[in-house]
Amino acid sequence: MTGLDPAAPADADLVAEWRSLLARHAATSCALDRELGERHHLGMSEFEVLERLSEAGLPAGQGLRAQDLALTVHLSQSALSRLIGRLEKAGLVERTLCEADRRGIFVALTDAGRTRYREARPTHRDVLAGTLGDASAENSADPA
Amino acid sequence: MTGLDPAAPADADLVAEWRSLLARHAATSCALDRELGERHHLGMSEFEVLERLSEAGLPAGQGLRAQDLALTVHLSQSALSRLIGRLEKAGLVERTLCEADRRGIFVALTDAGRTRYREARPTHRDVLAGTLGDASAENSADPA
DNA sequence: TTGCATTGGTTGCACGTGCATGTAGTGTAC
DNA sequence: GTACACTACATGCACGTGCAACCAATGCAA
Repeated sequence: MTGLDPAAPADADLVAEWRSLLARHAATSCALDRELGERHHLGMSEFEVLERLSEAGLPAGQGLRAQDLALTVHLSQSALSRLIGRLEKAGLVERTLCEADRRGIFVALTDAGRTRYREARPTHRDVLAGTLGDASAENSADPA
Repeated sequence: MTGLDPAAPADADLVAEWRSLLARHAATSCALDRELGERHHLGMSEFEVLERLSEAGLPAGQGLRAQDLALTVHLSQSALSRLIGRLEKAGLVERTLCEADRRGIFVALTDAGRTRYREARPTHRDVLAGTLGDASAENSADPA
């Protein structure tokens, strides 16, 4: 099965890689959602946004453009808009107008948001270590 | 930042790996859903189920237990039940009673299902080659 | 100025998903 | 036989998502 059809082996490799990626993604994102949700009332994407905002390291009051967030978090702009809405309602971020271009908005962490992120971060790292690091990611945390 | 805290570097590696996985998953699954949807009226998970059924290589009329399908496709049991319902309504699979254990069901490909899978398979492989193979997966197919 | 294309963000809607629950069938103990 | 725990699948419901449509602001051209 290795020399007859030049396309078949490459396909098999690709499919195997894709399935492995699917399995690791499913196990990790599921575990992440569960742990972050139970312990910190955060979804996976919520945490990801808080992390980006925290990494930006902007002084309190300053924020990131929603557009810039959408580039790093893999969400549609509508989903991001609603996600920011949720975080804002929870008091974790603030929307502020962008003076330079009044179409845009800045999204900034509040103190509560910074605190929540600091609390949730160890959980996030633990789950990653448990599912990506170990080989136990096979069937440990499927949605089923 | 490399010798002071023994946990920090490992964390950074894990996070980097996780973000890479997220990016590749988002790009590939999004492209897959779009291409399979446009060209073959199939979702990613639908195709995955058809593929598992096809790989089982059972004689026409025989099928897989829904439970066995749930193990390989990363879906909850309820999601799988509805997915099978959709495929059945589309005439691509058939539900048949399991005589031995009448709680269970067999899911079997119909001829139409086999045909649809054969048609969709090259598209699936092309997308995989285009997003997993190339380094162009960075920003080519985000939902945004 | 007016007009038009483009960009940034929000909202109506349909859809797929997971959780909890319901229903039918199985196996075991009494 | 009856009762009870358990399994396999289906369904009600709430929620997050993407798409398309929308509105406001900007930039450019005539």
